[in-house]
Amino acid sequence: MRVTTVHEPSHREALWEVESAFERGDLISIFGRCTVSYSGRAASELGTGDRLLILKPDGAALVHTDEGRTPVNWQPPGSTHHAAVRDGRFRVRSERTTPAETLLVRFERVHQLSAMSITGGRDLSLHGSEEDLRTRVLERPELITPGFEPVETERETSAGPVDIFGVDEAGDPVVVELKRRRVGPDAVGQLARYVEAIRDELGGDTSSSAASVHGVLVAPSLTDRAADLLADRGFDHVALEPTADAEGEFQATDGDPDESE
Amino acid sequence: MRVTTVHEPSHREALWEVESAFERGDLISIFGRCTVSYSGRAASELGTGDRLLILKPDGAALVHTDEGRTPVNWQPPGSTHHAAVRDGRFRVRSERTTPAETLLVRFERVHQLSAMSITGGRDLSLHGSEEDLRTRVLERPELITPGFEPVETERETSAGPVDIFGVDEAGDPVVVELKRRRVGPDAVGQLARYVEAIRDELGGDTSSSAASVHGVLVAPSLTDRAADLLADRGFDHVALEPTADAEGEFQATDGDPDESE
DNA sequence: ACATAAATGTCGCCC
DNA sequence: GGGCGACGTTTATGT
Repeated sequence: MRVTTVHEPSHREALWEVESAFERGDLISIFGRCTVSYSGRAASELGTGDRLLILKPDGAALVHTDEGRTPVNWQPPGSTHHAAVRDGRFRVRSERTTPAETLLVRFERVHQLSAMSITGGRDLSLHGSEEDLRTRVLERPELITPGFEPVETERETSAGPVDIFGVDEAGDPVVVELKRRRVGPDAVGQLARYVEAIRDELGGDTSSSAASVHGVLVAPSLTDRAADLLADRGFDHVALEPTADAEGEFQATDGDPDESE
Repeated sequence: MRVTTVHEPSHREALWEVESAFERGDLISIFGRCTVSYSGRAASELGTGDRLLILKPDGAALVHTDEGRTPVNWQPPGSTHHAAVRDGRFRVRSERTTPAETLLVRFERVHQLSAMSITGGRDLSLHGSEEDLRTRVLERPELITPGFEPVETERETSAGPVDIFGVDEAGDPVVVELKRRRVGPDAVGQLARYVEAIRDELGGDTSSSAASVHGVLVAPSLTDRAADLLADRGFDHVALEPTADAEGEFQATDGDPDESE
């Protein structure tokens, strides 16, 4: 671990520090007065103001203002950063290809520049995702419908992969779409596409076998419109949270985020 | 503008600096060795490692590692930050409600802590969005179909709002869905939902009037599967970029991101 | 590289 | 505050 910081550096000093940091593979943080130009999938301009620019060794670049979770401008990992002094300004340019995109940050003044060596410690363990919901359903298939038997996960169709494909008590095909959170009309549309594809695949022109394909949307809850659309299509909703304890919400073990500060 | 920075502060010093910065409404940057716990819509744990924590005066919190555009953990704007020293560690807790979420960052060591006053300079001008595409279509409706006449934008249906609703040469209703970039099956599903809703609305049970409702997907390009689905539904594709110059790609004016560094 | 869908998505708009 | 869809979405995964 190492931190190098300079305050109000000249542009030349800033350039030297940044290039050294590039070579070391450091994460760089630059706070200063700048303009930002972006051109690529879209194009944008940002007038003069104080911002925080973060340059990561993996090629990511983030321009943050004092507001928002989302950077006002950015470049994804895999980009290449270059720094230069030109027209009396300290510049950082970040470029990538496929798609061709360029981010240009022009500092008229650098208030602070820091370079830090960070590596590793990226292994996040996350719970409550759609995968947890799938696991839950596969462990207790009867939650979907009595006698439900999963046959395949991520089953390919002409309209995309079905989360869980199986058969019910009567032997009818069942298409299950999983969502970790409350859903709107889009999720019903997604399920409809899959059911349609399976019907085409199995039924051909036999309408009876087409009708036998069931659609089930598994989600904690639905919006009104989603419920209407689901009913129109003749599909079912099964109310399930990704984790069993999602309603419990009581834990006070030491080391927990819920303990007092 | 003002920057306050401390290196390797004691936990007490860090606490004092952070609380002062909270009061001033500064943006705070903390680089140190920490663990991170998150609990809310999902839950996560992150073991010990060096990370960069950014606390914004609007309540946003970002935990960044050396990789990725996306923070490894975060809290959206509107959260409230608290700092404390406890169990020999400097802690920052960020909480919010609806949904109830907590982020807890526990530093065993703070390498550097900076507080900066940033305000304003957030007015980004962006070009090439879906709105530009809509403007383009409304200015030249014949791009959709000969004689196409827009009637309403954001027209409400039971399945959601239609981007552009209009009539063609023959007086048939036309549902137009706009996408600023290459699209997949989901966009076809979206268009299908809208067309279905309009057909229900206008046609009722008269199949002839239902069939007269046309669906048009406006996008630069389609994936194969999207094209298949579109053909199945009998909808049309109109190839359009959000901006007319999107294919030109030649500009070398000074001040442009495309100029040399 | 492209396609497909999840995400603690976030963000903005409108009800 | 919830519903709805866009986003320079990003990210992961499969082909």
